[in-house]
Amino acid sequence: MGKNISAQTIGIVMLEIKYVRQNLSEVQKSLENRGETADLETFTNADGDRRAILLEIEDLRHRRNIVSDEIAKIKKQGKNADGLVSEMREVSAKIKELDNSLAENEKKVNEILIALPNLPHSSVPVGKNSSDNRVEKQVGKCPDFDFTPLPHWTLGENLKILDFERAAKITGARFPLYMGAGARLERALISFMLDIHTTEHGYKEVLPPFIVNRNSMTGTGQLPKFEEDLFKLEGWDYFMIPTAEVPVTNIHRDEILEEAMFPIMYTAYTPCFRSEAGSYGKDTRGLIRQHQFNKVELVKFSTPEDSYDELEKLLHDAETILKRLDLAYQVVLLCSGDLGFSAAKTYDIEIWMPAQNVYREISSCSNFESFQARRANIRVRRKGKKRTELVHTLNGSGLAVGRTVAAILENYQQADGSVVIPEALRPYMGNMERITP
RNA sequence: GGAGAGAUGGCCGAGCUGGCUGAAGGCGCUCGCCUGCUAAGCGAGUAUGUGGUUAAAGCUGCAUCGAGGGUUCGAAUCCCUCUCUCUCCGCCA
Repeated sequence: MGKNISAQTIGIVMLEIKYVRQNLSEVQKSLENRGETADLETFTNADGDRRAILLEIEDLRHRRNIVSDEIAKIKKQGKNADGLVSEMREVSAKIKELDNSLAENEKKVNEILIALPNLPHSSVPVGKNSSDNRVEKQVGKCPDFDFTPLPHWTLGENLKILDFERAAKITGARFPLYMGAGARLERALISFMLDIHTTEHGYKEVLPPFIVNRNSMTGTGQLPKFEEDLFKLEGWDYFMIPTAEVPVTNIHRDEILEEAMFPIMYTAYTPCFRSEAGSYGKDTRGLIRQHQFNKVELVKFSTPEDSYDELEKLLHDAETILKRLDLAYQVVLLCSGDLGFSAAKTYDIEIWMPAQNVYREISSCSNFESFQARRANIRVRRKGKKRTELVHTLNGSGLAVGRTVAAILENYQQADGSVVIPEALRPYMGNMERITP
């Protein structure tokens, strides 16, 4: 039957091909706002050729289908159909030939489409980089110290709860080793976050695989563009997850969901693995930028009309954790140039880190609209409607656990070098009130 | 790791000596009828993607029976490769 056509293969793209075709200049402009470029001219040409060829192929196939039936009938009557057979032999050869050039054009089209980032939502400010992000609000009070606050890595080492030296021996740079109360603190935070999201916010807890296949990575947009950011298993086409977003969003890959199920809300704790390619020399100390870190993730599947409401709720759910821990933070709306590849709109939550005197990202909450759903083929069937629709997917950290530990250490440190445990967390720490050397 | 079996529509399950089979049958579901209520019964409909046409319903082309490739005028059916599932043995947390 020759090549599998376009429908399926072309379907695996981020932006809808039809939309790109019909809104070239708008797509172009969105790309510029993101600081991206794409060869849309090549796209237009290849796409045009592709469609023309496809039309011809379908025509030929139509004819072959009909004639093949005739041949069957003729043969059934015991008559000779050699003429038609040899004619169809040629038709089939022609189809095969066209299939090849179709595949070529398809490949070109696909390569361009799959590398196109999502279009920013209209509420996203246009800007070049993180300096153009908009601070939406600041919450909580940054602590005043009557001494010079220490960075968390110094605190952690002094308290013997973080041991970067031995971690480097065991593995290498950028891996964490928590000891004693530090390990307990990490585990307490995971439980604390999961409990709040499941019992108060209505998320269903899932524990997914930490290693996924190529299709899953492509579905959420990590592949094919960002393979160098991932750890890949040697000898396997498997990857360590950089975030729970990947396995959890892919739970419903290639599924048609019922409208009544929405919104679907999952929360998952997983470790996350990132190669951090290109970040040499950045955040070399402490828990901020590790190859392995823990995160509690929030993932939502929404109907298109509700997804932006769901984004606000998601942001709220992530903020709740920081409020309970009584940590100061700000919410930042990312500008077009700082937006991630798959996202249409993103809020970052940034936590106050007193030792460095800066806010650091601790959560990133995004609406991907139909970008991931198109790649991962996740749809909804409306009540009474025949056609299916792509869902919208969202996710956000709720929260990055290692960075939360870092924030607690720095914000709750005392003059004597001890660290007070936030009250909300004490039940999870065996009622421990303070970590002392 | 060794030996075997399998992968079909929302589900179960035929077809697999190649040709009106996009796919029997059953279940489920939807709509209609009927019944005083419930249950049962009767009738019709019920995959996905993509293109054409239409105001729309609809009609219609092409593709899809795990994935990819091959043979053939024609493949769910034959051949090859891969993936996954199941059973038995081995090994192991």
